[in-house]
Amino acid sequence: MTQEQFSKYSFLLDRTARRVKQYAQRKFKLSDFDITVDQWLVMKNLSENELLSQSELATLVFKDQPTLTRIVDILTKKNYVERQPHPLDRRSFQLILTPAGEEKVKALKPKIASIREKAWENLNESDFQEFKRILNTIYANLE
Amino acid sequence: MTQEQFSKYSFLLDRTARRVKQYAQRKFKLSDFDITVDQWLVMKNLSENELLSQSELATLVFKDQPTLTRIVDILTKKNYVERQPHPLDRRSFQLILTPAGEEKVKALKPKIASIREKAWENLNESDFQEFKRILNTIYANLE
DNA sequence: TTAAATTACTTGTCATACTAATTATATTTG
DNA sequence: CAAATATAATTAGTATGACAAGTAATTTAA
Repeated sequence: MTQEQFSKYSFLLDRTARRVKQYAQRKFKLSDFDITVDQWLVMKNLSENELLSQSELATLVFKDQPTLTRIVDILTKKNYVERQPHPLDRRSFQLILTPAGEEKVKALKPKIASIREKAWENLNESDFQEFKRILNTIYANLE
Repeated sequence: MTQEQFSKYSFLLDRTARRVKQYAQRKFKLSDFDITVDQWLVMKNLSENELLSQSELATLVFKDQPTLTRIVDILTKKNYVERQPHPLDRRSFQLILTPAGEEKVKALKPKIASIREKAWENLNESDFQEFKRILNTIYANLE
């Protein structure tokens, strides 16, 4: 493969990732979910894993700290998430979903799973395995 | 495959695409390239294809018009690109690289190809074909 | 041939991403 | 213990990305 090709693959990857996100975001908007795709990711991880600190959560969702701070700010304003002081470390917060946040996650979870499904039509189980293996290889190459 | 999995794959895709872009961007910065990854994409396409209008270029690089307008603004300020009035259509511009832009492309092209290569280590030709096929399938699913 | 629709581009707004710098607090170490 | 270092979170700055709305010019169609 020529070197030129590597840039083309990078472009293809970027383009596809953007399309997948955009597709989901449009559906979110059409159905008045009131949150973005990234806000959803944060809420879902919180629902599976409460009392995380912001940096732990950032690590989980692979976002950097400033980005996570802002998403948490927005979710706090929307009354889906709360920052509680950490009992032992005054630099840190423990994050929890509010009751409204819990309800939101419960209500949206199945809808979102079905939106996400669309991207993966016409692909079979072995495609998924291949795709995962390749994505993880790329990711590991750049650690 | 359970529905839950589809979200995981979407997440993996997003994460990997971001990592690839971030890796390239860091190298760009370390080597003082003076442009971003997306600005590079625009300049490269211009160098292969002059006299494009902004909307044609936007289509080529799969960005929307507002995004392209802003990238062209920045590249114009940096004196790498020029907007020329279209001879027949006063709504439109023809874009060209300035001499400085031409030089920049010539100088960076090989360096960038080699930066891009890193992501694709440990993958072989058939992986690339598979990967391309799957990405294009996903893209097409969401048209 | 002029009113309506379309096209090319721009502007504005909000959200995300990354970097660098800052503040407050904890931890380590000399 | 005090000083140096590290960590958690925030703030600020710049760029990209999506979307909506606006302007000017062109095309279409009544």
